[in-house]
Amino acid sequence: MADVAREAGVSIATVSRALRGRPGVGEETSRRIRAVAERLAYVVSPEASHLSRRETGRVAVVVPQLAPWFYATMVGEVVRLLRDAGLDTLLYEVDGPEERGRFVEELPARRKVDAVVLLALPLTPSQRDRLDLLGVRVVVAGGRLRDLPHVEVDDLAVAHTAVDHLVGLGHRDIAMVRTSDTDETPWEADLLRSRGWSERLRHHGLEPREELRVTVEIGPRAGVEAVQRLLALPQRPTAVFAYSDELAAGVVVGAREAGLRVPEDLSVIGVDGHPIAELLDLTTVDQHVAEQAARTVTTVLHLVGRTADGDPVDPAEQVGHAAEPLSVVLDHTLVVRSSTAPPSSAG
Amino acid sequence: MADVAREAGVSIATVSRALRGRPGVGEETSRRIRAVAERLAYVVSPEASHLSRRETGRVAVVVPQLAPWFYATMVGEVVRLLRDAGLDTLLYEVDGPEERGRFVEELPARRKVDAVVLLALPLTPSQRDRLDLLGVRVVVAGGRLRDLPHVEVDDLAVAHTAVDHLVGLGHRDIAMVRTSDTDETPWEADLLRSRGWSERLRHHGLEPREELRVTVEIGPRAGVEAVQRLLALPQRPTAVFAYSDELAAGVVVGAREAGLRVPEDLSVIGVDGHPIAELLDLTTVDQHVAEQAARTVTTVLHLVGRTADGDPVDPAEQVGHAAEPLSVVLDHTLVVRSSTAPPSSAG
DNA sequence: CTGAAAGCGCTTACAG
DNA sequence: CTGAAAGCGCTTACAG
Repeated sequence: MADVAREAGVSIATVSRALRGRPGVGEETSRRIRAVAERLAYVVSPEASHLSRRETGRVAVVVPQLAPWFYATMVGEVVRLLRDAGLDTLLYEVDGPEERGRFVEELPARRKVDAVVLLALPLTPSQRDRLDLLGVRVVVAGGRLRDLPHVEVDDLAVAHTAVDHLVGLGHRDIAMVRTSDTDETPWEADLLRSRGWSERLRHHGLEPREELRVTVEIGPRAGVEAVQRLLALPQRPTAVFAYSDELAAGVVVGAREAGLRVPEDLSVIGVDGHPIAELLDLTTVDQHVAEQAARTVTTVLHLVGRTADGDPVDPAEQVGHAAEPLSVVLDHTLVVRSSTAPPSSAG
Repeated sequence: MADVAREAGVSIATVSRALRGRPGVGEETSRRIRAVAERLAYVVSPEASHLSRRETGRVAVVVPQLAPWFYATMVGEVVRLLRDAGLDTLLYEVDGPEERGRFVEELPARRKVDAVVLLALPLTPSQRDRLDLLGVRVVVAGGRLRDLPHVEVDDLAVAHTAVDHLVGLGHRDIAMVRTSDTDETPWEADLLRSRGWSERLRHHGLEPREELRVTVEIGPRAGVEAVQRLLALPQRPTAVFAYSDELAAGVVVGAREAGLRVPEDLSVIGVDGHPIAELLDLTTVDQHVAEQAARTVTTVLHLVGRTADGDPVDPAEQVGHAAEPLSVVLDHTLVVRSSTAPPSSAG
């Protein structure tokens, strides 16, 4: 910056103002400064700028995993929208209970960001409390945590929608295939969808049979394994509600490997709106991931006082906004395709 | 830091040394300082530290998209390994030609990182040249760019492996299903696998028929569309080599929708080692993504002079290392499953 | 409209 | 082993 100032024949204070677009710099002076900066291919040092301004221009996004479709899609969207607002994204992947423990212990994001987004991150109660040490705004997406601002779908209602669809088709023996992390940390979405399954069956006067609720470890063949277990039961289900589309896909493949037809012999419904559901023509409950990402970013921008274009919000105005609810529960949509139909025995 | 210094009764210089573990601080003094820092829940400001040390402790990872399996898996691994080495990851998603143009124009990562990793990023020649303005080390993964250090598989050889497998089974009418970005930017992996297909067919004395090379736009049903086009041909192929496992999965689904059996009526082979290949029992060429990620991180650490544990490398030693080749071409592996078999007409 | 100066929170030769 | 001081590269009241 000193170089630019010298070349332009002004002080570094003026260069700083001109480059930041602050008022109080002559039209002509400003133009000259910009021209010099351009010619020298100069860009302001973010480190120094942040040190002075006491903000980082960064937000941390923390995910348990990145490869599963939900996370990859959410993160991709969030990163893009934050960038549009002029914010950089620091990504942390904390897989498994030990790494999560280490993360909240060390808090590597501390003092490095203006806000952090926790994406469907299972935390134990004691881990949740350490979050306060972050010293920055926290937004929870894909779940809720304490009283922190959150963006989510209502997983109980998601399960109700799926069960209603199957019951409406005439199914009475409806299984639930759920997944689980290996540890004991409560995985919110899974717990709620599972609870929604049993709740809603009872609501329809059906008793949820425990042997119809199978839990499998995540993996490419998880759904296949689940359906194998279900088909070994004396009283087989005629329909399956799977925690996710990936699991539902496995259930379909497993059913076909066992010689069953879908949907004639077994109806299958998943959750997500995953491309694999479109490929295999699976009925699903779409949870509108792109919109969840958009609302998450909106909340973040609100908390750090920026607009979607990256402009700072007028502090006076900001106070008014603060009254708005920061947490939001988004809608989901039933997408009926060819993997669900009335049970053949119901005709 | 001033607070800690006051509490511990020393200067901030000593606090800095103690906390960074630099030599020249008394055992006892150091212990006391650490205890105070702990009690005050103090952590060094990375901004200030970096400003002083002239390094950021960050690396940028740039991807065209995040949702596709290859990218999500690579990024997840890279982020984790960088974190183990004490480095943070700044993620940029630059989808489509305009965003890529904007990215190299604005270079948002400039002065924010110690190195940048370009992940299979298609760039035009003029865009490549602007990379020099980044002013930091660049590592290319999943492809190569100019003379920059790179980590990749040999996509020509990948195609050869796939074609050899099909020819070895007795196939002579072998189709290639490739994908494409919408713009004209050369997509290295696609071009090479496509070229490898025709090259290798000729090598086996077979003429690559252009109508057997179909290009589809990426999407969940891309493979389905491709196979529909192929089946409309007067002389149908007996085998398909698909650019990726996701595409191969679509081809299998499309073939079955058309009433064909896989592999009896159509053999299908993909590339990646994607979980969907395991789910559908597809033959594939595994490109060992986790290893590509590991080698990429190794290269980055080498360039920024760190060990995998995050320790700085002794500068003297580092010079010696610099002689090592920074670019590496990794092996791939043919994984034979049930989607490929001899053509039924070949019996 | 513009500049001199203090300050952001560290690190590291340089002296003791 | 420890401290005073300069410096990292900016930003922003405070004066003109």
